[in-house]
Amino acid sequence: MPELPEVEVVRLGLAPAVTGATISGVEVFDTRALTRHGGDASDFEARLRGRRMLGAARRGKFLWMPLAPPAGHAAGAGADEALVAHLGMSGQLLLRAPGADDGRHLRVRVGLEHPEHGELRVDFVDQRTFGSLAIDELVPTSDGAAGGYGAAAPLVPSQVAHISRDPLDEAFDDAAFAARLARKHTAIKRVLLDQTVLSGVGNIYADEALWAARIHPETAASALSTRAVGRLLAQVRAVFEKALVEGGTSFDAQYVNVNGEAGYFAHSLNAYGRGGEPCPRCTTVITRVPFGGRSSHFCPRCQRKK
DNA sequence: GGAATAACCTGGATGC
DNA sequence: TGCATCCAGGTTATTC
Repeated sequence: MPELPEVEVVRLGLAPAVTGATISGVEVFDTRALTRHGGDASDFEARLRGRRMLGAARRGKFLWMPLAPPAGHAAGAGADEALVAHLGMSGQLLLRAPGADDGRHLRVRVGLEHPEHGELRVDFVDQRTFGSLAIDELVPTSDGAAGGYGAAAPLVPSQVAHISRDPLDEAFDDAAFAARLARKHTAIKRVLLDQTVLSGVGNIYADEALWAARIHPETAASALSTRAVGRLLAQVRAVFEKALVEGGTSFDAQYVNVNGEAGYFAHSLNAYGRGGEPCPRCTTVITRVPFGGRSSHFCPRCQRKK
């Protein structure tokens, strides 16, 4: 499932291929992939064709490619729009050669002409159709810092503006995060999944970070000490960084990088998906409990509820 | 305004 | 073998 590390792996793969590339063609095969786009498929195709991509940026699980203004606009003007992508649960952005097989679940195809790499294809493939692409205007960031990872300008797509920065972002404010936690009386896991508080964390990394920080997922956020909040943030960052090194977490081929390769972090999971197995730290059986229509995995001994 | 829940969606796994 | 049901989960709209 694409969470921050998986999206960052995709961004790192896309950046060299899309930066400086001109969009030569767009084909929408399934309009459900445009649920976040303000117009219809023909609008999407017409507004993209001929535009030049200026890079690849990310905040949390959102990815965007800033677009140079269309021909006819003032030369040298900066990007004011971006192609925004969210992978949802099963979305993939795949770099393919022009004649490559489409495979299954191809929703949108974007043809590129790159000055160095020549003709390329970016395919948006999505089995469960929770992911989407959209063209969105760029708006100034509220704190004046760069929009996100890989973004040079203090701009962010309007539909991403309400998302908090992620903990790997240099502009992430630890003190502000702790202050927000102190005002939240709901379960800490629910807060970790709230992208307006902290972005990039999904069910897998929430369970892993809480296990590493020895915090019970149902502990009220406001009940955490300053020390515990610091420990949790450190573990979120550590888990993200380790997953990045290992190429992300792949389950049943739902996540692959731009070249279609799976990540290896699933082998390093300590709690998520290990219900009924011994805790790697104390050998107590990992518990799996329903959590808001999903599952939480934790060690009842290492992560005691206070 | 904060918190909780339902809905969206597809395909693999499981049970009968 | 075939069918029905369950499960996975990110985001958003709705409800309380």
